[in-house]
Amino acid sequence: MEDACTAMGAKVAEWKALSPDPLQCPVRDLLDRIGDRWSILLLSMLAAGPMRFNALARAVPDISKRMLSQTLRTLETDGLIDRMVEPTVPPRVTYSLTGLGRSLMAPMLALIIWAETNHAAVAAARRRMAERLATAGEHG
Amino acid sequence: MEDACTAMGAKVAEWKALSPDPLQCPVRDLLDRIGDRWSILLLSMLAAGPMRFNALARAVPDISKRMLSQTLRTLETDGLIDRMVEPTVPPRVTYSLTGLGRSLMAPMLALIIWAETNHAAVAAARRRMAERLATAGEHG
DNA sequence: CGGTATCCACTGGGATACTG
DNA sequence: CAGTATCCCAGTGGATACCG
Repeated sequence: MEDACTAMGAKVAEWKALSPDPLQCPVRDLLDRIGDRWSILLLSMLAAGPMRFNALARAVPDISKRMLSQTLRTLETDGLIDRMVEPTVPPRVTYSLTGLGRSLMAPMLALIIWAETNHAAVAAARRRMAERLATAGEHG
Repeated sequence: MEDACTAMGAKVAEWKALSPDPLQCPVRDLLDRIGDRWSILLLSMLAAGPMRFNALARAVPDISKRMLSQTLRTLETDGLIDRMVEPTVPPRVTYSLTGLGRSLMAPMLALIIWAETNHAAVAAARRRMAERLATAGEHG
């Protein structure tokens, strides 16, 4: 895992060498898109298979219809999900991952597994910091 | 790569089975932290090695001192970076990745490589969508 | 069912000025 | 150099009501 760190360092050096303007790198673009509150969650829900609008709403209970609709449209625009409409009454709209969207699952899963694995360590670090601040405050 | 998708589906199913409340899963917690505008960028800058405050500020020209300081403190609180102060005059403060922070580089690098690889495909999807909307508008 | 439209509150984050 | 304090604005996103 340590050499991923080295590789990352090399990547950053590469960016600096290549790009005169570090502001429009593809990574920032990606993060602006899927770094929001809902995108990753919705994509992961669709990993298991296609789902309809209200099924997604039920699976993610704290998303509003507004944000659900908006986030799905963004994901569709970016080519990560497909939106299939069956013009019945009532309408039936099904969302599913595209090939591009599926290809994102591998790196996303890596991140999720990291989060699950190191969740406790992060929580412990937060507790330590809280204690340190409390102690510093006592004799400050 | 397709089986990462299957694995993700399984993960989600696992969450649903385990957790009565999907709202406090570690993944959401992680995203709330590093899903912001600056965290991933700063972490990747530190991958190459320790850096001082103003060096980071120069490396990420569009971050304000306020956000730099604030983001660094959050990352420190979460145990992802170390903050070492040399009490000289003027002060010299050096930031570096912790072991936990370095362990995050692997999944982060995977995501960055995906972004670089599929950047063009996303841009193409956006263009297609823009065209579709324009065409629909013409005879709407 | 699958959305839009409108209104509004909260907060992320920039600008600026000041401090040790 | 390495921050903190204050102010303020723009955008994110929730609540609600309505529509095809």
